[in-house]
Amino acid sequence: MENRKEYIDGGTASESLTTRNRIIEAAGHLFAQDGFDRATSRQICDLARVNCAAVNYHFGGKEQLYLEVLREAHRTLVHFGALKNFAQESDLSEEKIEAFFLGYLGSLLGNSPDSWAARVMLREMSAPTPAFDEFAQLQLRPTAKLFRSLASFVMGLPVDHEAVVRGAISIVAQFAFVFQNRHVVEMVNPELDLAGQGLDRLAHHIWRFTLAGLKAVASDYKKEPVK
Amino acid sequence: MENRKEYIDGGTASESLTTRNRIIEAAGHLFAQDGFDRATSRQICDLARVNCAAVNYHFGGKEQLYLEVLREAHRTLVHFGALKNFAQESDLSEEKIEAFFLGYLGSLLGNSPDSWAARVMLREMSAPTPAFDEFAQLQLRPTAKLFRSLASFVMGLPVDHEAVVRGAISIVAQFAFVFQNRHVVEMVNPELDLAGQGLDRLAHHIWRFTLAGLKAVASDYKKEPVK
Amino acid sequence: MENRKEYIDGGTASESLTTRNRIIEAAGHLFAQDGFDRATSRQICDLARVNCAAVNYHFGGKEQLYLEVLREAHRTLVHFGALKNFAQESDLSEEKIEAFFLGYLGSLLGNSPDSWAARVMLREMSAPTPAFDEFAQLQLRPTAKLFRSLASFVMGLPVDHEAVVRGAISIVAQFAFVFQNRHVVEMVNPELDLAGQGLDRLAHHIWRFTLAGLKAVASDYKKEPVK
Amino acid sequence: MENRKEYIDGGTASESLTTRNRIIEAAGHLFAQDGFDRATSRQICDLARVNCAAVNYHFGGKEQLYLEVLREAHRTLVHFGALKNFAQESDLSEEKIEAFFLGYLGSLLGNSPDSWAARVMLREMSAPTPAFDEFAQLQLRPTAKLFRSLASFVMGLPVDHEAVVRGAISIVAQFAFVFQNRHVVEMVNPELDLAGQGLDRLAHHIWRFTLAGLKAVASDYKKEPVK
DNA sequence: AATGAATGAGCCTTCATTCAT
DNA sequence: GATGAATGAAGGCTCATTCAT
Repeated sequence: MENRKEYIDGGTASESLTTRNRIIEAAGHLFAQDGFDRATSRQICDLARVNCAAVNYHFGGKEQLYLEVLREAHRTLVHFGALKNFAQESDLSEEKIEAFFLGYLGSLLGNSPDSWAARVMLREMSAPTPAFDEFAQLQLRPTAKLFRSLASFVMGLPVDHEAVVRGAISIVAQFAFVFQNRHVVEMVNPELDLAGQGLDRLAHHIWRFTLAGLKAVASDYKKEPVK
Repeated sequence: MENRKEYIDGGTASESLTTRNRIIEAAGHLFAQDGFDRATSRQICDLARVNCAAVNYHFGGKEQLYLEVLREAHRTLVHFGALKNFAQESDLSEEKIEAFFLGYLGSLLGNSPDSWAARVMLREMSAPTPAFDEFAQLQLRPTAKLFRSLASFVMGLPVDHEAVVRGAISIVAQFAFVFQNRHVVEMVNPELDLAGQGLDRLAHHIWRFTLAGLKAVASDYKKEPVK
Repeated sequence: MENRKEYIDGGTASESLTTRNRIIEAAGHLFAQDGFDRATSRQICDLARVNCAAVNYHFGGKEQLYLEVLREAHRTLVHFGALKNFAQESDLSEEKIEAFFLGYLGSLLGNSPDSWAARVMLREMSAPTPAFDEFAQLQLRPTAKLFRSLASFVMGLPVDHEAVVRGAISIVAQFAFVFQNRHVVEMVNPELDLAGQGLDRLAHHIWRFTLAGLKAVASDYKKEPVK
Repeated sequence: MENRKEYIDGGTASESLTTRNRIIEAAGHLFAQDGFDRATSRQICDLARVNCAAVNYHFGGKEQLYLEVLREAHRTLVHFGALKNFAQESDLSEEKIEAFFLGYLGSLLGNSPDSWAARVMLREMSAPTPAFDEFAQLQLRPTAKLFRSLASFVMGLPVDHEAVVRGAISIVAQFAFVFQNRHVVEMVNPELDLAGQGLDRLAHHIWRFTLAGLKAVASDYKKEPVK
């Protein structure tokens, strides 16, 4: 319609990535905001300034588009999250863990203007659509592995130890909870100030709480390795 | 609308329920399974063996039925959960807390055949529908209050202390995480055996982890009461 | 519900005419206002403060209720209209005709607070429902007969003369038009002031216009009785 | 929405019409026959041999379709009625008026197979739907204006004279009455033969009646111009 | 005589998808 | 490669009516 050509990213060129990407961007925004069911194909296409048949032409259907959005969200979160930098660290320390907690919490709660990636993920995790299985392979296992190795380091136990598995859950839980239920958390605890300085304090709290907790649990297994 | 005759059917059960109640039961089941959008009025009425106009007759529409389901879920959770019994305890102890944790986790993950109450709640919390606000007043605040007083007891700090607020979040987070993401947790950590004996072990872990964590955090504030 | 017993009209007593009549009254009001299709049974019963099954109990259905309303409207219009008084006159004169025109127009356009009778009639005439045929026998023929005899008097021709038939139509037309299209007439000709003194002037106009018209037509048939 | 391609199908007719037009045609037919409420979307689409979603696609809903039907009816009536030709006449005469009356009555009562335009209009006039206001601006005022100028010519009084306003009403009334209540008129006066030669005779009658009536009224105002 | 509960038919609309271009 | 037109399936809801009391 208008003369709007965006930059052909990289050098792949020639295929009209533009339309395809515009659709993904619009879909991500709306899926994050309204969920898979409530976001309609037409809304998405209107927002993307594309004909409403395009979603079928390019993706083969609404469901496949959703899957593509999930993949894109995964890429965004992995490439730009604190997770990646930390995963490449070779030698851990309690200080580094504290820094990571701060960065991680920030990336989860940070107010990036259009970070639909995170919001789409959270919807998928607690209310799985049929696309869930593929997504799980992609996103969840790597994250779980990282937190297990973190717990393993603090506890001084092997990564596949049952106590480490539970420890990892206790860690993830604290981040996931505020991430998934941010709306509720802020409503019930307005003094927390997650949007401002409260974020740092909460990260520090989680760090202190977690380290002490992990060590206490670990000590039980070292005295008398029950299982 | 609220005060209808309603025979308490001693043990005959399952068929002699009021139409109204049969609808709520069916709706709870399907809303929990498929979400508000995917669960159709007709499915609900078919399952309840009721004419499809009944939902409008008794509730005035799908949305109001949903709200009633939410209220019913609240009642179920409050009346029969471990929460209530615990809230009435007057003198706490670490042993009682452990027992409570076990009971609470059990009530959240317990495999009661049709415990749609919990599943409906979780959907509402992470993907709020317009009915959210009323629900928040009803369900969330009392729960939050209980966990705060628990943290306050362990930490030896006043309930409105900022550290206690964060401590309560760390506790709730661990329960909420496995509750909200049970599907994911079991998929990534199959060795956990949440359906069997792993449940007790996880409750014990959370208890040990939490107590140590809370005390560690509290000690910082007692040495040098930063705030 | 409350203790509302209305006067048992006349002396028939004992049968609960009250309920039945309340329904007819409410139905008349709503049928006049919204038409047969848009006025719902429940609206009617709500307005009559009666259970919604009563309309079927007393009348056997919405359609039969409508017919009853039509009959009631007929009775009202015949008994209390200027029509009746005039029909009983034995000797006509131009002055009496003018008086009748004034009275008739007044009864059609008069702002009686709840004169749903007339409004129901007009709806039926220009948009007949299946109940039309019975209504026609009841209401239309007597009215037509009266206007024919009036035209016959002015024209000096027999009542079944073809010219008289057409003359009667020209008379009725002028009353029916402002009656049926009052809304439109007032919108297009606001200077007419039908609600106030304009009514008398219009009646006088119709009288003058009609008499001259009838006489002119009649003269043609007297000079050369074409048919 | 308005400027669509639209082959003027020379004489092929009836099948090669646009979907949009087929819908309007079918809707006009059914709205005329059954009214807005009784005519269902599905009936319309079945008659138009179109999918039942098309009415929403093309018009946005049943109500907007109705409005479009009203507009189309207006166009039909204005373009092809005797009204238009007459309105363009510059010099009037009694003979021309008689010819016009004949043509006008014919266009109102003429038995063109699918002249739903007129029937839709009459329904709207005596039982206005919410679409009435727009319709009034479009259709009514021009017609009223024409009849006023006609009355003005015969009476020899200015168009905005109060007597002329009433005179115009008397004229319109006679056409509108037989038009709006054709069913009733034919039932009560079967000898009229509106479908055959009676039509010409009625037109002649109206002409004779009207001219005499107008002149008589006018003479009153010329002798003593009361107002 | 009269009612509250429940029903079944049908209506308007929405939505993802497909087809011809 | 991309689109406007059109479709079919289904969804929520309304309404007159019936049934048991």
